[in-house]
Amino acid sequence: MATKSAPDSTRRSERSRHAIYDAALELVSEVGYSKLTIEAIASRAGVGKQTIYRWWPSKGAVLLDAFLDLGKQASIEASTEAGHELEHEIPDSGDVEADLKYVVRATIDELKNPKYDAPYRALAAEGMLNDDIGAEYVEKLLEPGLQLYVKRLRIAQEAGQVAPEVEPRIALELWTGPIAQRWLQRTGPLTHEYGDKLVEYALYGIAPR
Amino acid sequence: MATKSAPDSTRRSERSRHAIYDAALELVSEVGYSKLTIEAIASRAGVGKQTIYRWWPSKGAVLLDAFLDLGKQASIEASTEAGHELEHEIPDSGDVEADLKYVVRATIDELKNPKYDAPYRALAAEGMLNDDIGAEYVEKLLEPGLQLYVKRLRIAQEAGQVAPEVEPRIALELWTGPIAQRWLQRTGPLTHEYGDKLVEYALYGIAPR
Amino acid sequence: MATKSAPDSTRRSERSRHAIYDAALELVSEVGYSKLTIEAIASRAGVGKQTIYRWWPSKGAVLLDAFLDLGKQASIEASTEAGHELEHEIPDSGDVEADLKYVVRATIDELKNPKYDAPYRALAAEGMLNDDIGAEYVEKLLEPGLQLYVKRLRIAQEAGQVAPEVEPRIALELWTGPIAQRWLQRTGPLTHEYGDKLVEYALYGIAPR
Amino acid sequence: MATKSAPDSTRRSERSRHAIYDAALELVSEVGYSKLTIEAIASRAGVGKQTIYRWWPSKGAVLLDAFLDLGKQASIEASTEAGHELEHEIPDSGDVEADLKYVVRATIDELKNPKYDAPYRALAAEGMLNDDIGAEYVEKLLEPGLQLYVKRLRIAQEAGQVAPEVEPRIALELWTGPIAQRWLQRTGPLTHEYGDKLVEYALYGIAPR
DNA sequence: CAATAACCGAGACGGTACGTCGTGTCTTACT
DNA sequence: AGTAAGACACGACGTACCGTCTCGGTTATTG
Repeated sequence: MATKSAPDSTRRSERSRHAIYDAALELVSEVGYSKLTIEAIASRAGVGKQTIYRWWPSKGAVLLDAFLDLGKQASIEASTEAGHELEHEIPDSGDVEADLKYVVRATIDELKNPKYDAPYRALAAEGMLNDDIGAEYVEKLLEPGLQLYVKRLRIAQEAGQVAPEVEPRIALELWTGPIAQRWLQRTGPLTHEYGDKLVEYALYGIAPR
Repeated sequence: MATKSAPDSTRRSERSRHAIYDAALELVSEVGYSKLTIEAIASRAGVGKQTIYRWWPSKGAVLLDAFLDLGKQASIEASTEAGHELEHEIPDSGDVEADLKYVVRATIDELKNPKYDAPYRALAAEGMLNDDIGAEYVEKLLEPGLQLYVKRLRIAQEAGQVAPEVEPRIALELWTGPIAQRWLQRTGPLTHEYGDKLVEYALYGIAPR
Repeated sequence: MATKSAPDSTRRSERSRHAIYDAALELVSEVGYSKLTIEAIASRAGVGKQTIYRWWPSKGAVLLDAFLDLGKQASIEASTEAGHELEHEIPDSGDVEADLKYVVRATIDELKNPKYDAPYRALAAEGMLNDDIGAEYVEKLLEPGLQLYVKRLRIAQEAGQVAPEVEPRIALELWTGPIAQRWLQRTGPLTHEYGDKLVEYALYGIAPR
Repeated sequence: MATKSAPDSTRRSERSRHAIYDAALELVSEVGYSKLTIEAIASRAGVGKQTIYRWWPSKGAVLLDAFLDLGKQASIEASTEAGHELEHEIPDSGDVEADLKYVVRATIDELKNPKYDAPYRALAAEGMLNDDIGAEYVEKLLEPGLQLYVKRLRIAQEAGQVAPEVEPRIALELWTGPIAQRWLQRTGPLTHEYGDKLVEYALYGIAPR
């Protein structure tokens, strides 16, 4: 006995869906996440409130989907245009240090892109208080990026550039953790030099060799 | 031209202040930060709403002060009771690795203490979206703890256990960043073993020696 | 440029409207007009505050409509039940004095009816301080009743029972004014005998004949 | 056992008292009675709130005293300056009609004086809802004026200009009632001509002679 | 090829909380 | 002891959104 029949997604309006994504992303940048409201999204998107409530349980879920869609959009553009490897593969030049520094610098640039900053930060914050959002945030947004490091570190281990007993999934946090903290909590400047140093310290340790 | 004259803090009711702190901390644990309301705090504290609005601009600011007060309370108890003054000094046994692991384990335990978890996590999340809260959060809560590591690392450098060219304020993030990320974003289990590994990787690097 | 588009009155809830009227009339009798609050009306009516603010600008306006509705209700009952339609016609027995006395006595009785007294008095008082309420009060409640006297006095003039040069709209105030004052300002007892005397004085003057 | 000892009026500050009167009268004209607040009076008068609460139970009581004081002031000026009879005596020229018309016209002028209108109207309205204010309003403000008519009508009765069986206290309401109603409820224009007609109708009746 | 069901825009509804204002009481420091 | 000042507990204000609920008006199958 289905008390609340699920909506029929085949009849869903793609037009409305994208208008909602656009409105959500615009508004979160304009007014901030805490002043973002479902009513404002609906109004800006020219959509009834019910159309939002029918498909998403909360403003966080809307924003998460909007941001995921944004990423999909970007990666379509990237793959048709040019060097599509970013986000899909970490380069393998044979020099781990150089490759890691390259990706870390690219990540830092992206985090500072004002187009992504507001919604991404909002999702990170929301994810800390709301387990549902948090789990999806980690699974869909964070972990895929981290797994690229795992892959690259495994290659480095095979090449003898990283010690075999090291656990890649932990090792990568030596730089992703600090970057995330500086970005989210603003505990210090987030620069390329900072990224480089993290990679160096992580690779060679802070104890004298 | 002062349009809104500041209240006279000499006539402030300490009774009300502490009732507000208690109520805020209780409620954030009970219902969560996003369902925490000024009205509920006022009601639980047996206080008028205006008394809250007179002294704080937002629920985040109340909670921050409440948590700060909680810390002050705890450190008074600690210093009068025993002499181990955690939070005030990192032990110096001569063995950096052991000392760091000790403090990291203690930090992990504290983060998992349900008494601190809810408010602390809420403040971290709020601080990401609200610059005022964020700045005070970092300055009053985060940075003092991090500076203890700076101090200890400087001693280690003098003792030749940490390379002289390493910048302590960055080095400490090799473990505090990952811990913060695992705690806040739940990207993985936060255990003593994990902490130990971070310290080891950070000290000796992940590249083979 | 309509900044605040008017609500769509076709979708208005009649259920809520009448619950609000009932609550307002009950409460004004129970606690008095100055302690009457929109919140209490909403709560008693089982209605959101916004539903009141959507349709009325103030508690006075609510009460005015409630009272107007009460009158409409009463006159529907009256016209379906008996045929004496008080409020719609002053009897014409051929004897002005008797007819006026009859209506004046009925008016006095009605003013003392506890069901009407509290709201009616409140509206009169509010109307004195608030021009919007005052104008509608006079137009919808007061003037229609007074016009019945105008009509009856014109008939009396044609019958030669009232001097032709007399202005009926002023003449009627000779008794309605005093009654209103005794009722509202409690300057003296409001009895049938008092009403009779007013009619007599007004008709024949206080100078000796 | 006196739980709330009455304040010692011998030590009362006359300075404050008059500042409060002035503030109350100014404010009621500026913002209207319903937006008149004790706090605003205290602030404008440069007085502590407690000083008002110590001596008066409500804003209505303050305004009533303020208005009574205003009248006392005016009558002192009048008596020292010029024809001090207004308010203290109705002229007796031997011609009742002329004398009544004179006083009625003066009353109408006074009611339209913007200095008196706002507070007087406010007191009338408040008096309808609040019995304490109402009783004092009638006793101190209204009735003394009406008694002057009683006095003058008695003289007229002795002179044979008013029928002996007429009750003066009721007769005077034939014109004071209508004037009060037109003034308070704005049911029509309040002019000298209107006042004259009321007096004529009252004296000679509206029935043909 | 109607009819009939789902989504859709719109927005009224019962609620909750907001942040502000005023109440009447109380306390403090001054005169 | 009265006073200016103003913090306090309290209650109501009028507003903003919440999430649910109709209400017509398009689609888009399906009997």
